[in-house]
Amino acid sequence: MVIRAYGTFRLDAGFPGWDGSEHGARLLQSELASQVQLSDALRMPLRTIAGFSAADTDDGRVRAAAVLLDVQTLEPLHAEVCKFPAPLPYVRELLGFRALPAMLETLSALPREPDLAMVEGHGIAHPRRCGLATHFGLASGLPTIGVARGRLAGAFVEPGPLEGEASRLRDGDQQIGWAVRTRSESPPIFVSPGHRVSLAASLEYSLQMQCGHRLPEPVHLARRLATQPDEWARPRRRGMRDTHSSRLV
DNA sequence: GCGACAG
DNA sequence: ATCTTGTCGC
Repeated sequence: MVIRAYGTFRLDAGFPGWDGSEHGARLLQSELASQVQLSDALRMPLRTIAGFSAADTDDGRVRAAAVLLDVQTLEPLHAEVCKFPAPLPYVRELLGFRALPAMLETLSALPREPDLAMVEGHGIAHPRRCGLATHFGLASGLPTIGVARGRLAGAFVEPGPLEGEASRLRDGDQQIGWAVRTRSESPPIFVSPGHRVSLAASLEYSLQMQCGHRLPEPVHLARRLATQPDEWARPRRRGMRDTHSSRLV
């Protein structure tokens, strides 16, 4: 696959500049965070968006899923699932190192690059501003938004009770994302820029992709595919091309 | 006992 | 990530 940023990152070579240790991972995150772009680099009009999610497999690897959707209709156009060995056990704040390789495999397997990527996990709403979605954005070069179900960094006041209400997620005097009420009866989700997307746009696109679930539709579908690949195999949506990757599964 | 917990 | 009971609403 084409790696446009992240130095000379290659899947077969691992993370450049990482010695494999947890401490080294934290150092690299701080370095990567300085490369994040918080201005919008979206090609308008937006035609496609892809959701990405990762889960553990029973054999200790990581299973990632990607779902490509039409931005206008939110209909899924294509889906991919890949498995990849985990470079690290799960460590809080270091999820990017564990899940990124599998996720990049699903991206490279898509028939075309999406105009925007939405990753389940935090973007800059991370202690060192380098969550999974930021790793993904820097590695792929794609405009990327992070969407997470739980808070990792920052503080927020509870957003209003109605769908679409949001409040700032802030760390000290800096805003690092949003707490967003996507369903009136559910706790808020946490949205932040991954790379090449502004704070404002990250919120706007998350709300635009809402489809009745707590998570925006691209991430909702990717999560379902990553955590319950068997369920997905059963028919549920028309117009869906079943194109599971077999190369690495 | 209670809060916190990215995937 | 995953396991777990019961409940409510469409």
